Amino acid sequence: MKKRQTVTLKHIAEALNLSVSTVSRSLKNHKDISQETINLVKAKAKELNYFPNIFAQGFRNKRTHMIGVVVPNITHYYTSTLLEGILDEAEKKGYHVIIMGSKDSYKKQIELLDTMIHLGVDGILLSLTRDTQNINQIIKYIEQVPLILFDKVSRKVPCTQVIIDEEQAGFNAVKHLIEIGKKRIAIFKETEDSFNSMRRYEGYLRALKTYNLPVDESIILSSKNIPMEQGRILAETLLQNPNRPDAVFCITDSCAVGAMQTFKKHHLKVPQDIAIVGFSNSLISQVVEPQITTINQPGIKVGQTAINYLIDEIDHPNVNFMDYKTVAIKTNLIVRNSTVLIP
Amino acid sequence: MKKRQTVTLKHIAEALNLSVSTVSRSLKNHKDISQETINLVKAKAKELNYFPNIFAQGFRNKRTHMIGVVVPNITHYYTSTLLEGILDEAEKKGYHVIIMGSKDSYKKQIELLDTMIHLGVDGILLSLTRDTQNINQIIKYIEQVPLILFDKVSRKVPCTQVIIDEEQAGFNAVKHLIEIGKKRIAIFKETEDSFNSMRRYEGYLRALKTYNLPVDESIILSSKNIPMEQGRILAETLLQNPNRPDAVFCITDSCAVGAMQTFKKHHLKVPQDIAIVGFSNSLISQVVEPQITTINQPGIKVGQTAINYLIDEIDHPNVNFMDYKTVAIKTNLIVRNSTVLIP
DNA sequence: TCTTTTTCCGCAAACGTTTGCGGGTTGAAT
DNA sequence: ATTCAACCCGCAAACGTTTGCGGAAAAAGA
Repeated sequence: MKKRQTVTLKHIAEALNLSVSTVSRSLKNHKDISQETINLVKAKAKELNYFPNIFAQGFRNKRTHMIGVVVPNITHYYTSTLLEGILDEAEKKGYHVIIMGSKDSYKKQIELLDTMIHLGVDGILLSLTRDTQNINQIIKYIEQVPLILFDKVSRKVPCTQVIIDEEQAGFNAVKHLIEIGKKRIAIFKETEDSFNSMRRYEGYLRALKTYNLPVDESIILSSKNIPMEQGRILAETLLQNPNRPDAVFCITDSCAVGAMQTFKKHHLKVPQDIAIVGFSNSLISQVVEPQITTINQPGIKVGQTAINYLIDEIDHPNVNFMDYKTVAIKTNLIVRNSTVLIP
Repeated sequence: MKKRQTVTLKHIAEALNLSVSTVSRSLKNHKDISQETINLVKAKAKELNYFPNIFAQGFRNKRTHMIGVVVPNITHYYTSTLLEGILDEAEKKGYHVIIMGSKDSYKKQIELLDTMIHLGVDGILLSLTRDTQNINQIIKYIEQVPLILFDKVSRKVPCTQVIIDEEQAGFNAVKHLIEIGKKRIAIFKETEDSFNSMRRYEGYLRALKTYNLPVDESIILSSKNIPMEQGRILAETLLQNPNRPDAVFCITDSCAVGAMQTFKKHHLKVPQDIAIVGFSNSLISQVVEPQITTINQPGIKVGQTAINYLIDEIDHPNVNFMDYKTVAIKTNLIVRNSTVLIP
C-alpha cells in the first residue's frame, strides 16, 4: 500500500504562482477573483486531479456533508427499499450516508444517535424503535441537529415526518374487500404501541363506518408483533369464532401468509370462503398460492422524500421549531388471487 | 436548532490548569504523564462529556475510522444480512461504515470507489459488479488503501477475499439429491461471467463424478441471470427433454420457485416426480408449497469475517502485497419437502 | 496631475488535535 | 554539594481549508 495521493490547494497555488487563498476562492467562484484566474485555477485543479480534503473542510466549516440514518432493522425488505431511496438521492445531492441499526432497542438507539452527533453528521434520518417511550430524549437531539422521522414515527415528536398514508391504505384494503361482496371482515393487527398498525386500523374502522358495516370486537385480533407464525395462531383463534368472517385484513404480508396456510389446512377456500389482504407487497406475497392481494408501499419514494426534506432543513437552518409537517406518501392496492379469482 | 455542544481539549485544559498537550496525552495514556494527572483529566473529560472532534483527528492523523462498503445491490435479502454482519462488527471495533450501491454498473462502481478514497476511508469492502472485466482498475485501488473482496469476488484480483464455500455447497446439494435416490440431475445456472454460479457448478460436477453419474449437457441449462421468471422458462425447456430428469439443482431460490410453479402446472409431483434444491434459504423458500430444500448461507458471518480481515489489514499496513488469502465460510443444507416428504 | 473608486489578490489567523523537543523539578547517586 | 537520571509537563508547529482585512494596481473621475 502506497501513501495515497494528496494534492492540496498549496500545490495548485505553487504551480500557478498564486496564493492559497486565491486558489480557494477561485474554486468557489468568489466575486473578488477575475474570471481569467478562475479559469486558470480550475484547469490546473482538474489537471492535478485535485479533490478537497473532506476532513479539513469539515473541520474548518461545520458542514460534513454526511447524513446519519438510524433504523430498527436493516434486513427487513421494506427497510432496504427505503435505504435505496435514501442512498440514491443523497448521492445525487452530494451527501454521504452513514447507516446504523438499532436492533429495535431503545437504549441502543440513543447510543447511535449520540454517535451520530459526535461524528458530526449534518442531519439525521430516524426510524423509531417500537419501544420508544421517552420522547424527551429524542427531542434533545432535535435541538442539536436537523432530524426528521420516517417510516416508524411518533406524532408526539415535534419534527417533520415522512410516512406512507397508512390510514388511507387500510381504508382502501377494506374497501376492496367490501366491494367484492364481503360482509364480515376481520383484522389481524399489532398492539397499540405500533404507530403504523394503529393507523391502518383506523383506516379499517373508517371503511366499516363508511359502508355501514358493524364493528365486531370479537374479530379484531391483536398481538405484540406479527410474524408468520403469529398469523397462523390468530387464524386458529379466528376459526373458533362461531360466526366465521368471510375476509381478513392482515397488517403484514407475513401474517397474511401464515393465516392463509392455516385456512388451507382447515380446507377453507381462498378467496371464496375467506378472502385475505396483506400489506407491503413483499416478495412472499407473490410466490404463495394463491398470490396475495396487498398494499404496495413505495419505499424508495419515502426514502427520497425523507432525505430531501432533511437536506432542505440543513440548507435553511432558520426554520422555526414549530414549522414542521407530516408528509404522507400514497400507496396503491395490488389485487391478486387471494381476493378475486383471476384466470 | 442551537449550535451543538463542542467541548474541546482546551476546555479541559483550562478547567484543570493544564496544557492542551498534557490533556491530549493523558487521554491516550501516554507514559510521560503521571497516573494522577491521567485520572484527573479523564474524570474531567467525562464530567464535561468530552468527545474528540473526529474531523480534527482525521485531519491530523490520517485515520478516519471509517470503512467504505460498495455492493451491487442493497435491496437483495442476502446482501442485507451481509451488511448486518458488517455493521455490527464495525461498531464493536469502533469503526463507522459508509455504504454505497453500484447498481451493478461497472462505471458506477469505479465512481464510488473514487468517492470512498476521497472521503478518506481507512479501508474498503467491495462486492464486485457482474460486469467487472477490467481488473487493473481495481488493482489501482488496492495500492492506495486496504481493500478486500467479499461475496461477489474474482480470483484475478490479488487481495484477501471472503466468500461462502460455493463449491462445497453445490456438492452437498447434489450429493443430497443422489442420496435420496435421484439418478438424473439437472442444473439451472448462470452463464460464465458469474463467479458464484461457476463455483456451484463445479460442485455439481464433482458430485456427479464422485458418485459415478454421467454428465449430460442437455440438462445443464444456463441463462444470463436467474430471476423467478427465468426459472419458469428453463423448466419449460427442461420438460421438452425426451428423457426427463428426476431432480434439478437451482442456483437460486427464486429460480427454484419459478421452476416448481411450472412443474406443478404440468401436474408433476414434487418431490416424487422431480425434486428441487434451491440456494440461499431466502424467505420465499419457506413459504411456497412444498417448502424448498436449500443451502443456507450465513451472510452475517461472511460480513463479520470480511470486516475483521479488513480491520486487521488496516492495523498492520506492513503486510506484503502477496500475503492475501481466500476465506471460505461453510454453508449448510436445509432439507425440506421439495426433496423429501416430511409428514 | 492628483485623488477616488474599483478590481484583484495576498497575509495571517483560526478550527481541534497530535507530537517532537526542550525545560523544569524531583530524588538518588557520586 | 554537585551531577545525573528519571519523571512530568508545556511550547509550538503542523495538518488543509476558509475568510476578514488590508493593500497594490488599474481604471475612472476631478
